[in-house]
Amino acid sequence: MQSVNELRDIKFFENLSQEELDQLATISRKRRFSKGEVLFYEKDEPRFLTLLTDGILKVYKTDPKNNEIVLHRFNPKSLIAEMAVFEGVPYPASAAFETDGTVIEIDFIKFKENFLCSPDIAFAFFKSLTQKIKYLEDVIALNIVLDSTARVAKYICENEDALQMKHNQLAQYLHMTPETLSRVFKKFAKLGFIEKEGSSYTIKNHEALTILFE
Amino acid sequence: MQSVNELRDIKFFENLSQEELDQLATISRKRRFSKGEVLFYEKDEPRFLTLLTDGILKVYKTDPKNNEIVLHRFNPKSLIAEMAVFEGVPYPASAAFETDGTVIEIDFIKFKENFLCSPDIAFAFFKSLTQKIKYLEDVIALNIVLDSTARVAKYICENEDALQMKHNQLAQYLHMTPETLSRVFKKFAKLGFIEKEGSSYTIKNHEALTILFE
DNA sequence: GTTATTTGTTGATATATATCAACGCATACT
DNA sequence: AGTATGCGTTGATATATATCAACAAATAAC
Repeated sequence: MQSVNELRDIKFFENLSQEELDQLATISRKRRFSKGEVLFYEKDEPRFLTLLTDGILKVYKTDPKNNEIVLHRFNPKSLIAEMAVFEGVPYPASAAFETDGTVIEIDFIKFKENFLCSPDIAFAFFKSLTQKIKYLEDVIALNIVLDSTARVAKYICENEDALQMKHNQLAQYLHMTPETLSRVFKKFAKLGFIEKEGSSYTIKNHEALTILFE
Repeated sequence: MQSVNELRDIKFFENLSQEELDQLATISRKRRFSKGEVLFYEKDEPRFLTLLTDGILKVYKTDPKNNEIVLHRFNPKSLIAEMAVFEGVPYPASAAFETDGTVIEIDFIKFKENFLCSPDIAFAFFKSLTQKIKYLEDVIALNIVLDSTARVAKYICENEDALQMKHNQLAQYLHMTPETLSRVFKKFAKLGFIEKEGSSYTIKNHEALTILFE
């Protein structure tokens, strides 16, 4: 059971009537997680439609050498793994919180019956699915098409917060070792594309970096 | 303008009334392509919702070294790149026919207004989107998580026709050079997992191959 | 403020895969 | 028939990145 007011603040549900929100509240509930906690594991059966309302959630696979391969970092408010729920297949990856966070879990069978036929909700759902496809295509473009240098260039150009992240973690997102990342940064610094200021770098030549991945 | 009978044979539209099919026919048209022809290029603006009705269509990106990176091989009947049409963004990849083929092009704006609100069609659309997500996750799992040996093992276990394909082409799908593929086959043959019969290989030890990628 | 722990850097080496080059074996051409 | 053309194989070498090890720098703990 979930507070009606909180539901209304979620973009997905902004057009629902009071009555509908009440009904939605009866089929959903809120759960809190601490940093590091796992929301679900790869191969788990999904039981709820999950909406991330707070915190950062990473979705990852584990390769044969036990490296985590991060597929997605979700910010609120996002639907999580609706594909698996919709298809009734096991989760294709695991999900863990990078910060404290909260999710709303919705009974999907009832949701599908009573809400998914509404054009607004269906449209929001389409949007979420197409966004996810876009995101996955980017992941592929980033990781299969580009080499380490180009990956770093692209990521720091397109994500403002990248240079503030721990290099450890950044390396993980970019699917390379911290050593390789360190060497790429060193190279960029030598070329004058970035510069060390205090403990982190800043971009000095955005254009040059852009050329590296286009 | 598109023959009504042909539209009815497409699973997406099987539940439409005669009247609706007639209307759909007025906003769609059929196009034929020969082997090798390009349906669209990366960065083109999508202008129609495209449904592959015949032939095999490959969707690919080109990397900085001009290698083709095949993201998807579509068999009929599939919606193609509906994400781009839906989001109104340029195609994220190019598409070319591997065989002769045909597509139906549908005016998306009119389709959205008049058909997408129908639950049956919306549901088929959901299905197509979620399938695509599943597919992309598989591409990622195959190409980022697994090494060459595991990729080949997985692909020949899961695709019956893989061993009949030209090695050249198979190598391209698996994102490796023909030389590497040849060496992997040689290794598998030496281990007795596959055996050369005439000009192609057959699987002799399915289980052993499975272990390699799980 | 000193010590301990984590995070980042650097160099040496290992490894997987690509690249390059040569050649054998098909199939198609005429 | 013989010759051309493309496909597949093999070996030698190059390349990018991972791995390992040592250390430096930063942050946290006491």
